Amino acid sequence: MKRTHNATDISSQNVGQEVVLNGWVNTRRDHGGLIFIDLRDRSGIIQIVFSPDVNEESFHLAEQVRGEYVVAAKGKVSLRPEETENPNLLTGKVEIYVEEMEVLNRAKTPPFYIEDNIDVDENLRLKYRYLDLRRPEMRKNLELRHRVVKVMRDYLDEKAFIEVETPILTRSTPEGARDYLVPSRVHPGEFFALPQSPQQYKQLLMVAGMEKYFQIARCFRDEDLRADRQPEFTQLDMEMSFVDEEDIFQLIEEMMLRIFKEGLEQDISIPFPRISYEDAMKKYGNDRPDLRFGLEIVDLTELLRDVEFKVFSGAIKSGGVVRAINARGCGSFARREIDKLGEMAVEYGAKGMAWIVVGENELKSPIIKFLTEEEVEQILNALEAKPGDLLIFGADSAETVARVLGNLRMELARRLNLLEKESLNFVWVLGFPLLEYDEEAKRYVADHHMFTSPCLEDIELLDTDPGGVKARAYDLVLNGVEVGGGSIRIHRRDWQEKIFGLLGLTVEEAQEKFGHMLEAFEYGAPPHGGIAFGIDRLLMIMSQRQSIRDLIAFPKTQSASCPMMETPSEVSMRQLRELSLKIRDK
RNA sequence: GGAGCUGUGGUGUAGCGGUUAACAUGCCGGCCUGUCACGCCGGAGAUCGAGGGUUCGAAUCCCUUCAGCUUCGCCA
Repeated sequence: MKRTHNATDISSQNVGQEVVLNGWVNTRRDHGGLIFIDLRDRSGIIQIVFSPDVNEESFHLAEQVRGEYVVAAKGKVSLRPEETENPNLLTGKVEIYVEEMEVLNRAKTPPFYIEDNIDVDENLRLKYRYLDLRRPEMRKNLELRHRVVKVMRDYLDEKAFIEVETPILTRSTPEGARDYLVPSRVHPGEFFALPQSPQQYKQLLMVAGMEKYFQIARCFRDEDLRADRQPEFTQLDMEMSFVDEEDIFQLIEEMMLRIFKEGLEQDISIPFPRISYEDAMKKYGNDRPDLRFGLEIVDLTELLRDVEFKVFSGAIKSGGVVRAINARGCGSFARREIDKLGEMAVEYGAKGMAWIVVGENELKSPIIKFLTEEEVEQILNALEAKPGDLLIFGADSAETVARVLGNLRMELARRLNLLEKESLNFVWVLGFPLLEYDEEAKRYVADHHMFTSPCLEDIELLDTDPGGVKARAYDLVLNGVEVGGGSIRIHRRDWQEKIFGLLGLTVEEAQEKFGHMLEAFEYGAPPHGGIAFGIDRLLMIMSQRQSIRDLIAFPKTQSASCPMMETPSEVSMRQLRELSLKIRDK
């Protein structure tokens, strides 16, 4: 019995028609003389009815059927009797009286309910992922993913982009994340690396004259996992020749508009606001600011430069800063809650956390006794403090204060319920530093990656103050999540060599590891730039999920394993021998 | 590598030094012709993640370990 309709294709339009449905038994309600089954297929649910008056044989078969049995059912579509319509079902006005049923396969009782909003150990869901994915919300996530990726392809196709696949077996490169390695059988002792991103290939495609490239690219990074980080994830990777930042912003904003319109039927407003890296760090303590709420960080360094209180003035004298957040309305926090915030501050690297509770007529604080009345007054003014507010201070290096207050700001937002899931707040972050000084390695490392072009006006600084050079890099941030990032690249050999030098690569090392890039730049490399989007993360926000695992059909657990396939796994001695590998004793 | 939370019938929880290990749901059997989380009656189902220790006695306290989740480091 082959299906003629999907469950939700059927409506009152089909009354009287004979149809065949294929699907799974969602639930069964046996009334003795009458049996109802909610039949589920990919489209949704419809009620089918078994009565001995209609067909004795299928009625008795329905008595045997259990949840998740796979069945085919043939019967006539009827309007439901009055008062028995179910407004919760798309097909709630109709039902099908089954004249013939076939059990296509039986099923064991599943280890968890096949329904939305279940509260089950995630390990179990992952072990039986094929059952987990039967749940409507998971199916919808994968459907959304399909739609969004299709919009991306359609949109970029319209814009004359060419989709090109690049190798999965590629070369290990220094810097960046830890590589996943694949041993070469043909070349004993040598390894491929799985790509962390198709960065070099896409630039070489620009040299090849593709002009506009994109790829739905799988990327691999062997680092510890998080709710929004998997060892393999998918990027929309793009690169264009003869463009500047504005071309890219415009292209992407229009694409996002389409993605949200066609993916969620939601209108977003473009262009997106922009913020400098510097402002983001100062006001939000973070290079991916969540602008869905205020609680901005206020700099008090100048104000407090000469105060007696050593925690403040001392931090400033040794080159640091003092900044504060006015947690509006948090003056009612119990001492314990404030102390908890202080503990968090310490976890994030602070030495402590000063605070002031602003009351109606008085201030409560362990620190005001170290400040003059006038200084306190100035602080309150700077923070626009009102009775009922809680003021939180950070005094340390600019970097530490930003990290501490940035994280406390997020924590306060969670406590005050300011993180509205439905609201969408895009922002471009611009003006990242090109290089960062790595204290441990005693050298500069690329903040974005080593092919990022410096801002032209900073070129001179490369020789005198490399740390002060800005990059032509940009991130797209959505609700505090970095969903995309890219840059205008270097396309000249001499500049690229200069950056390699600053990163501590010798001429020989640069030649050995990136000779192909340097050489390619000598054959008429066009100016180019691009961007890449974390598709999993974008979808996570679109579907209002807490983890990208819910948007990936078969994700890994936090320990980078798969309970269903039981990966990774050991391999045979023979395989190891072929690869010239030996497992070292632990 | 560090920190936190969790682990008890299939599932979700309760129990926190002496219980016949409780409840809900699911499962199995019976009854039921308008349910849609159907209802009613009955039943089965747990060596309390694993190992060790303390104790007359451990699901409960301690140590170790495993797994999951969150997070710091890490993630150009």
